Amino acid sequence: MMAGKREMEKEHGGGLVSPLDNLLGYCLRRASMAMMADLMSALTPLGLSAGEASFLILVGANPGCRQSDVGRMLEIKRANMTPLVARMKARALVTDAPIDGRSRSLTLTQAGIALRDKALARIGATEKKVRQALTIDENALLASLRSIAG
Amino acid sequence: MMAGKREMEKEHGGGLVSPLDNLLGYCLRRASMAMMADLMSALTPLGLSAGEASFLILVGANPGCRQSDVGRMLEIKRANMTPLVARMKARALVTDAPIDGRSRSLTLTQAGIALRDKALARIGATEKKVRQALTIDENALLASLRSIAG
DNA sequence: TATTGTTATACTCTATAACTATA
DNA sequence: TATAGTTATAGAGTATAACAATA
Repeated sequence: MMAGKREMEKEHGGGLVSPLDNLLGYCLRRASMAMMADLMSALTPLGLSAGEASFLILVGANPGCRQSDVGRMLEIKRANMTPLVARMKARALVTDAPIDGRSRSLTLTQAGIALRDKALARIGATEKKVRQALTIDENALLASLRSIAG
Repeated sequence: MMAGKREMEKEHGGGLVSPLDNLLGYCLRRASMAMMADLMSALTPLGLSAGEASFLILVGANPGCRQSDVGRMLEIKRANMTPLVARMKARALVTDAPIDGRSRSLTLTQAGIALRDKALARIGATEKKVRQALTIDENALLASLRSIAG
């Protein structure tokens, strides 16, 4: 009487008890993975991974930024930034220039800006669907997630 | 006047503008990664990865469950379940038995139950710290995350 | 002496395909 | 014909170490 029977529910295993559903870390990971899968579907037609899209968005908002700062912000190690930047340069989405003898600055090209805008539109559409299903305030959720991220 | 200056803030890059901080997918991923890193620190002393811990928790709550159901619930592919189960068996944390000619049932041993309990205690301690920093209701957050996970 | 960028390499997690056996 | 489990392998993402050049 008090709890509905939940007929026709999606089965993800033989009716197993799920203590994991009460664990914040587990639910965070599952939500993140589901969201990333949706984003990947949205971005694949543009030839972008989620990491590449975030790179374009960050560099696009900060023309002339340092490669090392981008890596720090995205938590991408220097050794992994090199091939990422190389891919973006090979597609003429970004240009780089020396700042001093060891640092390089990054700036989106016109093509990079155009592709970033397409990516942002697709990401926005993906997020819109999720937001509509939310039962709590989106900004409160974002604030909580940022506080967890530290 | 209205917004504090946020002096002494943590620098994660040369003062770059961060449009990513308003994207749900990005914040979800960052929060998930931070939480997983904390969990890993808590579980490594037990010789467990996050995936192994969730395996022990799920099997522990469902003695005699099918290996295939565990895989479906944890979204681990069959091909990847085999070595996981083998590791847990090699440590005598789980036993398996044939259900029929093709399915196998999984049950925690006493050692498996003991280790799961240690893992749950450490996970609980990790989550407690995060919950105390939350500005929204934890159950509301869990519900939102589950709805995003689908 | 610390930082930037690069190269090469290794490790983990996940994904795919092929195969056997069984329901 | 679909499912369960196994095996082998491939891929993406990330991590480490060593190096040269520069601040």
